[in-house]
Amino acid sequence: MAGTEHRPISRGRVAKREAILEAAMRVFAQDGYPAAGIDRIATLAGVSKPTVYNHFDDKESLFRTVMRDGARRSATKITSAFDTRFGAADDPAGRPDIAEQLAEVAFLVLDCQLSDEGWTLQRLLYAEAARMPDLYDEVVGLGGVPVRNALAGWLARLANRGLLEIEDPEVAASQFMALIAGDLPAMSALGTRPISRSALVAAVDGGVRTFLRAFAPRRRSRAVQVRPPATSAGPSTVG
Amino acid sequence: MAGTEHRPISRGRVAKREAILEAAMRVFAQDGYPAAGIDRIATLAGVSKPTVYNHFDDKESLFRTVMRDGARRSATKITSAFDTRFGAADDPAGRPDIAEQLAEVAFLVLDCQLSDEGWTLQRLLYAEAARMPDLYDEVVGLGGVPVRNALAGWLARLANRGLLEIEDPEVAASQFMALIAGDLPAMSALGTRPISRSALVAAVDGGVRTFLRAFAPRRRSRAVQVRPPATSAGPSTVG
DNA sequence: AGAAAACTACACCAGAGGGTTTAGTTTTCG
DNA sequence: CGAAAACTAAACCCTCTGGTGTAGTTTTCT
Repeated sequence: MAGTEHRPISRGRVAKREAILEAAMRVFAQDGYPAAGIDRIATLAGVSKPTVYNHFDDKESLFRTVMRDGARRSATKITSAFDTRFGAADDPAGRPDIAEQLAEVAFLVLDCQLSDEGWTLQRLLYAEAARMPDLYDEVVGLGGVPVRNALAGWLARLANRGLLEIEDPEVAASQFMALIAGDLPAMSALGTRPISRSALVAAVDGGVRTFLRAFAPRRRSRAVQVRPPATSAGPSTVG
Repeated sequence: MAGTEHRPISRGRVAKREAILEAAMRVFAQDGYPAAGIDRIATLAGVSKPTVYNHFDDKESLFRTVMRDGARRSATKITSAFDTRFGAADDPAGRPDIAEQLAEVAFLVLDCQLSDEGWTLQRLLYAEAARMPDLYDEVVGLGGVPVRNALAGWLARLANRGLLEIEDPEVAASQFMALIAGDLPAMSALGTRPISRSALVAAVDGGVRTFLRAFAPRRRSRAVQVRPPATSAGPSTVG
């Protein structure tokens, strides 16, 4: 019925496929899955409608591919950035301040999660989760799980160095993400309106502060000051 | 253009209106706003299609009413339960254990937020937020804000009694809700599959524990043990 | 009782959207 | 070059759906 590649030989025209996928992402983002029209997708992609059906079995297959690709792209984007900055070779003890590192990680995660594509994926996933439960599982497995695992591993290393007091790194990772996200979804109206950089900084600051109050070693807790890393360019929803 | 009551005199037939709204909620929940059909809503409500249009201007007006009513109902349900249990007349210092109180509040909030109606509202809101930003604001103002305010007020009272160390009750309330919700949305696939009661208890337990580690007074922190209150009947997604 | 309002069943319209077909053109590759 | 594959434009089919009109029936209020 539906293999990932239903055309046995797909030579040459990869560019069209990419164009279709990108246009589909945009139209789905704007109109939602049910209201999105193949005609509009085809037009936006600069392609005729039958060509769309030449690349994808049907509308749902196209949608699933868009979601899968997006989740994969988001996850690799964030995990790779995470690895180059806080990879296993990195020694957390050599860093100046834990709060600063946590804040940097927070901005790393949020810059991806709060990007246009991240929001779009979340909204579409929410909208269709009830009708496509398997797609939900797939996207979470591709997008959410790897990120949390990377974060949990890093937190565990911090804990091993005695820089944090963490019992269950998985739980701590979830809670860290929950804390730094906080009210941002509500404030940005699920990504449909821009959020000020200062609000973002405040959210991260508050989340990191609370996280440290909970997980810092019990001795003296020094004051926490957070500032956004200059390296991370803000996504378009974060002006 | 569109008043809340476009029929100047609406006598008598309130039952039909209720039936339509309830049927609409169900059909919207199942099919999503764009794919839902007025015909199906009318049939499910035991009403003819023109009657639907006699009560509501158009499909979007019906949808907005459904969302507004749902948000209001959810909010009053939770705030009233909260007030009767932890109202301003209540003296938090007279209670046995703060962890237990926090857990009780957590179950109160989650039982509402994770109910079928709560999930439905969230999914529909997510799905249409991009197309109806004003509806988003309205629903958040009706549903989310009052709950957070009630929670923040209660936390502030706890802090005044010296039972918690909280700088900003609003932030603490947000973080509390974020912590106790945690992975539950992902685990229940946004409410589309049941969640075990033990998982719910574990989530609340972890959230409350971390919250207390962050906000309990700095002196000795006694061990935290959480158990669900027997009074709160689990919603259907929480078996 | 009687009038007004609400409701019902049913037919109807117009538009849109998924998906296919046809016939002809361009690209690719051996 | 020449054939296979991919692409295009356009028309087409079919179903669904939002929304309306008509004509007759029930409810409700005075």
